Amino acid sequence: MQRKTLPFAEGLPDDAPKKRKLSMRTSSFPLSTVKETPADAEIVSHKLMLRAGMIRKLATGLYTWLPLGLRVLRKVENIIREEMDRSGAIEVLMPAVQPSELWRESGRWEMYGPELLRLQDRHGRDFCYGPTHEEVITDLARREIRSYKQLPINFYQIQTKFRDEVRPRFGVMRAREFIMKDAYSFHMDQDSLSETYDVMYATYSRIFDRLGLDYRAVQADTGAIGGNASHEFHVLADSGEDAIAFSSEGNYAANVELAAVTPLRAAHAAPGEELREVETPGAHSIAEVSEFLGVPGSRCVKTLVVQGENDTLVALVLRGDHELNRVKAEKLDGVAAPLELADESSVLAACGCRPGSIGPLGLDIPIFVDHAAARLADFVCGANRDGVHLAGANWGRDLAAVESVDIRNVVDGDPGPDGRGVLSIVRGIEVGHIFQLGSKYSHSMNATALDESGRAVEMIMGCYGIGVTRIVAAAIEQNHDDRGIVWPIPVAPFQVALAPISMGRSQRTRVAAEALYRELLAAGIDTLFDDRDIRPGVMFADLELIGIPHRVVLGERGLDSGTAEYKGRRDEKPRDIPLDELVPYLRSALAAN
RNA sequence: CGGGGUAUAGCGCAGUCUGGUAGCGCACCUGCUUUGGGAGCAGGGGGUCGGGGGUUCGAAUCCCUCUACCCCGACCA
Repeated sequence: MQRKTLPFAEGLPDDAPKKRKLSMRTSSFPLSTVKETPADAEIVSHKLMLRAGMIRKLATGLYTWLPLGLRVLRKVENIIREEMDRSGAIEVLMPAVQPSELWRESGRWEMYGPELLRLQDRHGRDFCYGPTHEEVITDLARREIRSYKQLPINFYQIQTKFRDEVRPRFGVMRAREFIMKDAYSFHMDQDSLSETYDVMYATYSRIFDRLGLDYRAVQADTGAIGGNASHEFHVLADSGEDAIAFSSEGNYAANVELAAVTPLRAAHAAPGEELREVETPGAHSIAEVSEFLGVPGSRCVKTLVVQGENDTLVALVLRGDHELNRVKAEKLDGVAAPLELADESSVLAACGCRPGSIGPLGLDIPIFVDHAAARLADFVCGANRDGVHLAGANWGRDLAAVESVDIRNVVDGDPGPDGRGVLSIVRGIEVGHIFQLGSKYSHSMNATALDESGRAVEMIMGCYGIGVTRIVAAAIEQNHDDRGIVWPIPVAPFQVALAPISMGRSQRTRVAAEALYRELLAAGIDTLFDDRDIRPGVMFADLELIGIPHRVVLGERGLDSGTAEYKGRRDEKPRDIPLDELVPYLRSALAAN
């Protein structure tokens, strides 16, 4: 058996021990690729990350990053770190494990729920594994910052978080343990916060530009963390879990959770039909009712009964083809948050029928009607008797006319804000989120600084997150083909793959490949030298699967004419490049990005 | 937490209905041949069939129980 040794310090000049060694030989760098797709992977990025040997699952929502995956992760981190530093933010590193006292102070020990992983130490004291770090950073700030002269300041860290997700899935896309870049800024006043918020908006845009991703910034709900202004950054991909609404006019873009429906001004049409009862045995959903009666869903009305405050019930009325928007519904007076559908028995008690036949006519509970449902004439709705619906129903004539509200999700073709343009809906992966927190945490945790008159004032905060590990998956969702990953150059694990043909047989090829590898090392080009003695087909398939952007093939064939063969990962065909022009050629290809 | 499903070699699977002492492909190891798009032949290693209990002369297979994982549904970077 051939004895192997570790390639100690190969490619590193002795006088530059601090420079990170980047290039590698496959004989010492485990590729761990697999041909068959693991059975439990659903989306492309998860499948490819497993097949390419970037990650391995340890348990639900927990992944080991293999050497290849880690290289990508580090490149993403470095770009984020460079741009955060450039923005004036200051890096810190806070503990992953946090004492419960701080969370009790902010009130979130009770509020956060089961997503917070709680631990006890040997003395029985409560801790959690941090899902986020507002409490810790606010505690740090109230200890370290005393004067307005120290403000504004923006602290950030790149660190492992844990959220005990209800349903982790899609590999690293929604894992329980993940790496996040989180930043928290502190200010004396709102103007200063707004200024930093704008800087972070610009910084995030630079980061996602540099990562080579197709993304959009969208207006977002402020959610559980609370606060004022908020934008999410989404990588556009059909597999995304979020829906984003865009206007064809202007720059409007918002998460569908938040996107407001612009009500039409026109009044509803005059009644044309008589109100009548129709038997609808077995038809419960709008799809079933509309099919059974031959009436489109857009001429039906659905009535959802949800929990109100203090054990009451509230009815929400929507057009049949529309979806309820949770965020909007929870903001209605009398509706309980979090939104919860009423169970069957309480519906039966309140409406006299089971879900599936509820209608607004004659209901004895508070009713909210969506704008679109309120505009219908001669519509179909439940009759509040099992198996019976009403047709030809009209507001004003059959039911009291109501003030309508916005409680539905916007859909493709809805008017844009201010009635200008038309909305379209695309899918996105949320990779970044910026918030203006205001004084939520500085108030509950009493974080103050002295102003110019020596008075203690609560600091105002902003917070800014990026899902670092998620970006790796999102980049793959957006950049792949049927052969594997197609990395954007800035995050590719290696820039260039050097693939000699049958080096084990051809001494000439071996000598040329070793020489070229040294040349690439010297040129500082991040190269994977595939020195395994394997068949070319296997080698090419591996290199394409792991997505190296540039490939250089050396073989007897080309050496006869003094050329190497170059092929970009997206190119149809290879081209021959004279050996002595290769490094400059690669340099310009890398610069062109 | 509710509903559905799976657990057999490192990976992907068959075998379970109808009990008879475990197999296929890939990967791995050895040898020979091959060598510009996932090679061929020959040989080889590797599994307490998720755990526990039961039925039986005999259990991967039947019964009970536990556990883990996957998929579908309820404000997440």
